[in-house]
Amino acid sequence: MKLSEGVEAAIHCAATLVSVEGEGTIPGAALAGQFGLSPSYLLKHLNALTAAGILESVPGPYGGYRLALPADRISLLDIVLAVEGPEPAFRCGEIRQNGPVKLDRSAYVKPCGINAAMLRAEKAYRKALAGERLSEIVHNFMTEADPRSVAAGCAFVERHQRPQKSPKQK
Amino acid sequence: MKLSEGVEAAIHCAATLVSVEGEGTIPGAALAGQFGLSPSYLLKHLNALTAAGILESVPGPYGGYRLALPADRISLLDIVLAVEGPEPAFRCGEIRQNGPVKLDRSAYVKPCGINAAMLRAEKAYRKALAGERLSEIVHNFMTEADPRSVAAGCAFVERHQRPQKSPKQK
DNA sequence: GCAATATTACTCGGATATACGATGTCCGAGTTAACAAGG
DNA sequence: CCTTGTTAACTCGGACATCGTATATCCGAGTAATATTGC
Repeated sequence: MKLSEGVEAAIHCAATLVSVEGEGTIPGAALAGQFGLSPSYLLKHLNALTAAGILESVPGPYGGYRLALPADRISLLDIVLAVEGPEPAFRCGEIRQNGPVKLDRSAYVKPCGINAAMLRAEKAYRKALAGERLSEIVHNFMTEADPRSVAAGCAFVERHQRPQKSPKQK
Repeated sequence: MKLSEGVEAAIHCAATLVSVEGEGTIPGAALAGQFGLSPSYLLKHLNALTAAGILESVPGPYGGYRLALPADRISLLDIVLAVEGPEPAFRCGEIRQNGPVKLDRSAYVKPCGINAAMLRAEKAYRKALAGERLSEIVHNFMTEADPRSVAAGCAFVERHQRPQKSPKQK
C-alpha cells in the first residue's frame, strides 16, 4: 500500500496554482523548478490533472496551467484519483474460486466478504480525502505556516504568473 | 495507490485458519493449493504474519500454521500492516524545500500541511480497517455465504487439519 | 504610419528507455515422527 | 516386550531470478506573440 510519488507533486502544484489571479497561468517548467523535479516528468502528472478536468492548460507563449475549478470545489480525492487512477486499492482476485474443488458458478454469486470489508474501509478513506479541500489547505498554509515560507511561495507566483489579457506588462 | 496481491492471500489464509480446532495446524502448501497460489511465494507472506505475531508456525512433520491470537483480536489492519509494512502510504518527500530559493531550516519546522491532510485521511482508513475483525468476517461468511461454499471450506479444514496431540488418528 | 503575413520562440502532449520493487522460484536448516536394533 | 538411538521425511525460512509498473527522458504538434514587409 503506497501512493506514487507523483501524488505529492500534483498536490503541491495544484496548491500553488490556487494563488494565481484570474486568467493567469504558470508554465509547467516553472513549477518543476520550484519543487526540484524533472520538468518532463511533472508534465505527465499535470496532464493527468488536465484530463480529469482539475486543471486547464493553455499552449503557446505566455501559456501554462491554471485551475479549471474554484479551489473549494477541488478535494484531495479528486487529485489522488486523477493521478493514481479510479480503481480501488484492493482488487479482489476471486482466489476463493481457484481451489482444486470446482463448485458451480452459482455458489459464488454472493460477493466475497473479504472484498466487501476492504472496500468498506477504502470508502472511509475516500470520504476523508474528499473532505480535505484544496482551499482549506491553502488557507491553513497562509495563516499558520512560517511567514518566510509563505512569502517565498507568493514571490514565486508573482514572478512566473502570466497574465492572459495584458501581455505588454514588463 | 494499490495494495500488493499478497494481502488478499494473507487474509484468506488467516480466515481459513480461524476454523482450525485448538492446537491443530494446516501446512502452508495446503493453503497454497486451496487458493491456487505458488506455495513458495505464499510462504513469504505467511512468514510475515508469523513475524508480526498473528500466526504461529510449527516445523517438522504434522507441522504447519495456526492463529497465534483469538480471532476477535485480529483485525484486517493487523494483516495489512504485517504484509505491506507499517509506513504510511503517503510519504512526504519535503519537495517544498527543493526549490532554487533556499530558506533557513527554521522556516520548515512546522509540518507540511499537505502531508498532515493526507495522514488524517489515512488515519481514517486505518481506523476503519481496525474495526473489521477477522472473527466477524468469518461469522458473516458462515451465515450468509452459499452453503456449498461453506461446506467446501469446512471440508478442506477437516482434510488438512493436523492435530498436535493425537497423531495416531487415521 | 498601418495592416497583413511569415517567422520564431515558447508551450503542452504523447511515444520511448530505464530503475526499482513486487512477484515467483529454488535450495538449505530444523524438527519431529517413525523405524530398527539392542537389552 | 520395552527402551534407545538412528533414520528419514516433512515442515518452515531465507537467498536467488524474473516480471511489471512507476519513474525518467526525449522529440514532435500546436499556438500566439513578434518581427518583417508591402501598401
